[in-house]
Formats: sequence, structure tokens, C-alpha cells
Amino acid sequence: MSDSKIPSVRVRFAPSPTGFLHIGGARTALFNWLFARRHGGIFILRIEDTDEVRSTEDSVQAILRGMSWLGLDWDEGPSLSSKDEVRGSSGPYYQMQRLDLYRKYSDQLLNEGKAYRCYCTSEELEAMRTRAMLAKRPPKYDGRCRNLTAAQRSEKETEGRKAVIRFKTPTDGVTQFDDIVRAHVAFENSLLDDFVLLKASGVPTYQFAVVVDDYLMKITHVVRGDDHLSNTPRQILIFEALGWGEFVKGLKFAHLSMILGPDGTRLSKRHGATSVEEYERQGYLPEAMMNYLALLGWSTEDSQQLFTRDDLISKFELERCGKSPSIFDPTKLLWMNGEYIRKTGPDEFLKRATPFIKEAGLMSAELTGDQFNYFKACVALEQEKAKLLTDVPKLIDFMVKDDYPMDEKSVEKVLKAPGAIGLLLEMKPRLDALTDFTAAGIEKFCKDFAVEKGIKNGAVFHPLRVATSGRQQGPSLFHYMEVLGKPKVIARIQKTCAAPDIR
RNA sequence: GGCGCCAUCGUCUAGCCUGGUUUAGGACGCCGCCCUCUCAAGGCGGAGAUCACGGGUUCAAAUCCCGUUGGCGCCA
Repeated sequence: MSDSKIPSVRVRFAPSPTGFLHIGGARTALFNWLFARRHGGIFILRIEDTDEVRSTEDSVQAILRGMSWLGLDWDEGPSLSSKDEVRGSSGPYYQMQRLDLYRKYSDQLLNEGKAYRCYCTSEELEAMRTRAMLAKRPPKYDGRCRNLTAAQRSEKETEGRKAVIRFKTPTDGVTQFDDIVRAHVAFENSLLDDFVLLKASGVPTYQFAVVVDDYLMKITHVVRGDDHLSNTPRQILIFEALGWGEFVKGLKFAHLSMILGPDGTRLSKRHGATSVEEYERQGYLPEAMMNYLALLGWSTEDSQQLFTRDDLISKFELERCGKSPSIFDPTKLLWMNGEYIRKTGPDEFLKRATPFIKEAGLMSAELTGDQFNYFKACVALEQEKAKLLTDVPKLIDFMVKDDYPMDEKSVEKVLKAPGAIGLLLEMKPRLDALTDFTAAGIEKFCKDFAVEKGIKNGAVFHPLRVATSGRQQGPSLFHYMEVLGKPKVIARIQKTCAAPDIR
């Protein structure tokens, strides 16, 4: 294999499958994906399922679904369609399937004296911690198992004590690195303790697994949340101990700022919807979500707001990511979703809205061609008003159902106004006789009628609207009347005028 | 407790590296006007930031330096 001088970009998104894909995770995934696509690189999805009690396969599936919905396709990683299918050749992509690899490298560290077995029980560790706290000292492991003799070790082992493997952290020196978004960061080694690499169960800790995997998967850029910044020196130390110093030197880090809730604290369930799938259910468009997420911690110099997917890919730069945390603003997301809805073509819009219309019970499973066109016309009339796909059913229901509800206030104000019903009764036969029952034809009729009666347009339009739609707000009166068609319009006027509680 | 990171309108942010062109720009939201058959959308305009605070450096600082405070994160 002839390695080229410039390694192609390889990035990863490495979620812990302990829940859904949440907003913060989606943003991290998006930035990795954008960066990979921008540079023609590889985007890897790695499942960090070493939390044995909280990890579930359901979560894995939820994360894969969330990413797919957002349009974040990965080049390597588990497959969404089949559990056994895998893409890419640097797997396995589940950390729990890589245990032998972690064992191999921890053994290497053990043999080279760069790590050691620690037999301390959790009680001992706990005592150590409380003592440190009382003495106002940082609660770090005191290294008591660091220099155990072989005799001491076998004594512990015959006692049946389980051992974890700890890293021999250098007691002096400084570990530093250059971060693409944070610039230069430095940490004193003496402040770090001998942290655990491998738990007694043989399962690696986060730190260790990440290092082994990033090396083996030939990652070139680590793009992740800010919350991992202070973990980075530990990882660099492990890389170096493993003899991968050259590799880390070339590894670029980019620590993204956190996403906070409206109250400035870490985004959590308390703040309402936090999972990507929940936004899907609420009727958000994935394009809008992607656009909004991209602007959380990244911006262009001209502060552009709306981007197509390709626009994002061609303009995205890690260097332009901000350092300060950002607060997730649902209001702006909602606005942006409306923008995307308005940009959608009519056919596409109906297609997107269909599941929500069906869910509301307004559309049957199978549609005839005529019915399809009817829905398309209805939806098109309300498209510019919808901010969410879930708005669509309640916006079009009066056109779809004949037993649409009559809004009481509207009836009171408009239909019960003096003369309103009389006007409707007079218009009914004439509308029925109207040959040009199009928006333009209806409009002309209504305006002529107003002139003839010597009243304002509104005095004609408003009663007609309430009589045929049950409310005062809706699409353009003439346009929806055309869509409804003459028979329905006449029937509705008839029904309204005959209603006992209106006259 | 230690260490680290961050700090521009309510919110997302531009500008900061390479001080003066900034009476600090854009977007969401808010307010008003216009358009109009209603509601939206759209157009126009407005309010909203002593650039966290305090010291320096400089003829000149949001921009450079030091300190303070606050928020957040990590370590357990």
C-alpha cells in the first residue's frame, strides 16, 4: 500500500447508544459529515457501547434512523437495513465487538511497564476519595498499586481479587495540543491520576477505546463536543505510550461548543423535545433541521441564514466554528421550517404532508387520481401558511370534510350580523347559475354583487367565507371555492342558512 | 476542591488574528406601516448591545496585554 503524503480525511461520529439521537449529538454528527463531504473524505459511524448497563440495540437503531432522516449518510459503520450487514473495512464498528483489540493493547502497555494492575476495591477507592475531599485535595487515585511487587500481586490474586488496568500517567511535564477551534491548549500531567484503561470485566473505559479505535480506523480529525476537551490530554498520553506518537501529532482536534437549553443549562428533557425523531414527529423537515443545526456554532462571514445542503457542504469550515456555547432556539427553528415548507414544490409538499394528513384521519389509504389532485389543490392553497407538517391537517380539514366545525365566534360575528343570511340566500341561486365557476369568475360575481347591493366587498366576502368554511380565516376565498366546486359550495350555503341556531 | 474552556442586542451570530473604514452589521423574535377578501407570506421602518467588569498599552481598543467576576465542562 503506497501511502500518499496527504492522508484523505477520515472522521467519525461515535455516539453511546444509551438513548435517542439528541440535538447535540446530531449537531456533532452533522459537523463531521459536512467536513467529510466537503473534503471528499470518509465519514465513519462507530458505536461506543461500552456502557454495559445503559447501551441498547434499540438506541443504536434510533440513532441510525435519526441520522438517516437528517440525510447524514455514513461510509463506514453498521447498516440501518440489516443488523448483520456492515459497511467499510475498518470494523467491527461496535466497541463491544472489539474487546480482543483493547486487551491486546492493554497487554502491550502492561508488558512495557506503562500500565499496571490495580486490585483496589470500590470501598477502598471510595474511602480514598472521601479522605481527599476532607483534606480539600483533588480526589485522585493515589497510585498505591503502581509499584506492587510480583509477590504482592500474586497474593492479591490468590485472594481472588479482580484487577483493573491503570495507566501509569507521567508525574511531570505538560501535555499540549492545538485545537482547530480552541487554538492552543495545555494541561499539566501532574494533575492527572492513574486512570483506568480496562475494567475488571475486560471492557475498556471511554478513553482507552477511543484511542485504540481512532488509531486503528486511521482517523484524521477528531470533531466532538467541548465536554471532551479535558479528556484529550489523557488520550494523547495513551497514544504516545502505545508508540503512536507520530499518529497523534498528525491528528487534528476540533472541540465544538456545547448546545444549551433556553435557561443556559445543558440541553435536557426538561427543555422539551430533544430527540431528532421527536422533531420529525412534530412535522419538521430534515432540511430545515440540518440548516438550523449548522448555524449552531458555525457561521459564514456574511452571516448567511439559509443554505441548501450543497451550499453547506461547500461553505463549511471547522475554522469558522465558534467557541462559545449556544442556546437552542426553537422559535428560530420553527421560522426556518416555514421557510423550507414554502420553498417546497407542490407535489413534494403533498408527499411530505401525506403521512400527517392520514394520521389525522383525513385521507384514506388509497387515493384515486381525482382525490389525489383534490388534496394537492387543497394543500397548495395552505402551503405558505404552514410552519409544520402537522399544521396541514387542521388547515385543510374544512375543504376535505363536509362536517367541518362552525367556529362559534365567527358565526356570532359574521353570520348573525343583520342581513347576512338574506344576502347568502340571494347569492345562492345566482352562484348556482354562474357558468364561470373559477376563482376569477367567482370574484367578479361577488364584486358585482356588492356594487349592485351598494355594500362593501367585505359584507359579501365574509358571510360567504364563514358559511362555506366555518371560520373567518383561511385561504383566498375565491380560490378555495373553485377547488371545492359549485355543488359543494351551494350545498354548504344551503346547510348554513338552514341551521336553526344561526337564523 | 483542582484544572480547563467561554463571555458582542432576549436568542443565533458578523466583526477580533492583521487596532482606526463601526454612529458595532445580519438573522429569529418583538413593535409599527404598506399590500390585502380573512389569516399568512411579502415589502418597508423601528425599538433592542455603555462589545461581562476593572485596569493598562496606544494619538486611537469590541479588537492587543493583565486581573476580576460569572457561566459551563472535566476529573470522583
